[in-house]
Amino acid sequence: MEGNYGCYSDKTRVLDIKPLRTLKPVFPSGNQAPPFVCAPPFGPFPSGFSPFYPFSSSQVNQQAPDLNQSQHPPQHQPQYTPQHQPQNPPQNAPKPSVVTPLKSFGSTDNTSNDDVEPEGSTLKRKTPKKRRPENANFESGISVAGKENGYRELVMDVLMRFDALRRRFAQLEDAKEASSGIIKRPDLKAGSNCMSSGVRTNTKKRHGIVPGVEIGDIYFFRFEMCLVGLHSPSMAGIDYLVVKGEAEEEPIATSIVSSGLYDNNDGDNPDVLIYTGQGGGNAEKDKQSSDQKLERGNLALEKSMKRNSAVRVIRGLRENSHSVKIYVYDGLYDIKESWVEKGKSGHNTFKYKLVRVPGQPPAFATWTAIKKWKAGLPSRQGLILPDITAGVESIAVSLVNEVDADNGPAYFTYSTTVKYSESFRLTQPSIGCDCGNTCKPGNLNCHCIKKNGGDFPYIGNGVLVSRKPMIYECSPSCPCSTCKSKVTQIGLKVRLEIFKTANRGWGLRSWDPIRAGSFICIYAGEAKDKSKVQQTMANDDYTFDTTRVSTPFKWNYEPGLAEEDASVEMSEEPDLPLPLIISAKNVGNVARFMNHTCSPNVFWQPVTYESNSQLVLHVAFFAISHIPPMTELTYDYGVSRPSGTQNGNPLYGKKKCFCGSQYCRGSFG
DNA sequence: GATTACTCATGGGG
DNA sequence: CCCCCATGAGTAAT
Repeated sequence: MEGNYGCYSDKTRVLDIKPLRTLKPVFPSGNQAPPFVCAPPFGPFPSGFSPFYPFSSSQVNQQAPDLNQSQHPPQHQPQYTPQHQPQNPPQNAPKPSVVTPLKSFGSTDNTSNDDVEPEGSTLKRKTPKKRRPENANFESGISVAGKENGYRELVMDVLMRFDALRRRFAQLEDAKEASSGIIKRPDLKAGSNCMSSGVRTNTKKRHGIVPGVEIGDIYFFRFEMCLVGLHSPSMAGIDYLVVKGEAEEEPIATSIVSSGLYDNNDGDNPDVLIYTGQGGGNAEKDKQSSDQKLERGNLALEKSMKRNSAVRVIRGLRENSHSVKIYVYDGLYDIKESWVEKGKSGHNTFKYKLVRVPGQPPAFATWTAIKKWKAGLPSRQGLILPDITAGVESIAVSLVNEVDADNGPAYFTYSTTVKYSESFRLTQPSIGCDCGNTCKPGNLNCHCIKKNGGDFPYIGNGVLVSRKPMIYECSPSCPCSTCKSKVTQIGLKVRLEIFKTANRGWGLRSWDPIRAGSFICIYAGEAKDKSKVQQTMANDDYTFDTTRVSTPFKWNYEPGLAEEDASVEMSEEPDLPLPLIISAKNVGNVARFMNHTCSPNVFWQPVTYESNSQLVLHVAFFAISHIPPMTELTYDYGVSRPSGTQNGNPLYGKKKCFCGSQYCRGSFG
């Protein structure tokens, strides 16, 4: 386990972000070992492998292709053992030491200046940095090397910071009086904020794999892909790069975004995409006013096809006309054919047939499979029970085992609620609000909003804006029937399944994508005041204990706040009025199946509201980052506080951790 | 180096 | 419910 700790401290140096608390990894990144060996980047390829780097560009730093970047596909889970951690550091470790010869790697005090380039660096941009007054108060804390070449933790950090800003802008916008005619675009605001303050990575445009971006990753805004270097145009669908050809420079496509609405799939095959070229008015919407020309993106796709140069494909999906558009990074595709077609308006349109490079972990294919499961056509493989809640939840929760013969977890009673023991008494029930049928986010007279420090805790779509020591929701007894603050009181919103993991018993994951900040579930069970309970009964497998110590992490960001000013920010860490333990051994909900990892994608947040003149205290789970379908949901269980203090030293839990994360503490519970 | 062109996402209103 | 449209950002091209 020392290895892991050593690893951790190295990471902190590599990441080069000033406040240590921002270093928290937020995603169970690809720690699974690759099930196969990587093909060489150049030269002839054995069958079954595909040329990811069919031409040599200026990117001498490009890492060898790692097809197994993704952690999502259940197919790869059998590979998942803790032993892989030490065996595979190069696969999953942050890449800067490989990508760019960073002299400062390993030194301890390289956290002070992101403008100073490490000596010996091969980076080209050596211009002494100009002062940009408008940005003077911003410091992203991301090094020059990190901005040029990303790695998993940095990519996740950039995305987390973008979304934190976006949520905050949306919250501020919600609180304003609705002025008509003004289009609110918190995504653009947050995006330019990140751009100007250097919260971005992979700025060096590249072909092929983008370090730190994994196949299957999902995005809710174009800007997100822009900030992590997956697809840089803020609107255009084709991104390209100009490279030196034999005679002259020519454009090569790097990535495309398919709008999803107008591009045709080739029948049912998720590995094929027919893509429409750009230009000529609006070809996709049949509003074309002129012929498309073989230039820019269209030319780039043509040249890429000639060179057998694969492009990244991002598929835009909309589940139904009511839901938001989601972008799924589906890996690399080869351009197999191109032709010209007359659009409905009679003008010429370029069409490209793209076929997915084989051997990549499934991403979009997972979505199409889930769609079928939902329709019930072929039922879910390994399905044991279609709904383990027996209708208690409004959305079914299936029980699945594709791993072994185990046909279910031990018996328990499914309940969506928390049952409080007699000894549990929260005094002084506070009054609710007297708003009308809805609480307006900007209304500072609302009692419930006041309790949250004046901010409405959620934005319109129910996404949590910031972590807080405590969130106060409106009560069932408040008059605001349509109030948007009762997020954790209305049950599940995503389609979950309980599945058998390879080495951690049963786990929880979702068929639906989950946006960062979305409510997932509460921890249901039998709640007790820990101070009034025998020590012995506090720590079985199905106990939530609010006094356990988790690794602190930073999820909230304020626009324009320099890192130095971060100390004025309020603490994010939970603060409860009493130590609470919830036992889900006999009675519980889906939360009892959520496993621990040291790099979680879910956090818990105390929420309280009043009900029948009593305070209800809940442990509610929210997504840290966007979570693609079929990704296991995990949170940091923390470790029990030892009787003696261990100043500064890591605390050790009672159970050995198998999460396999680079940041694994080695134990938990 | 500064300005224009290009692209079409996004969300609100009709 | 669907369609239309104003606004807008980053980057390539000029």
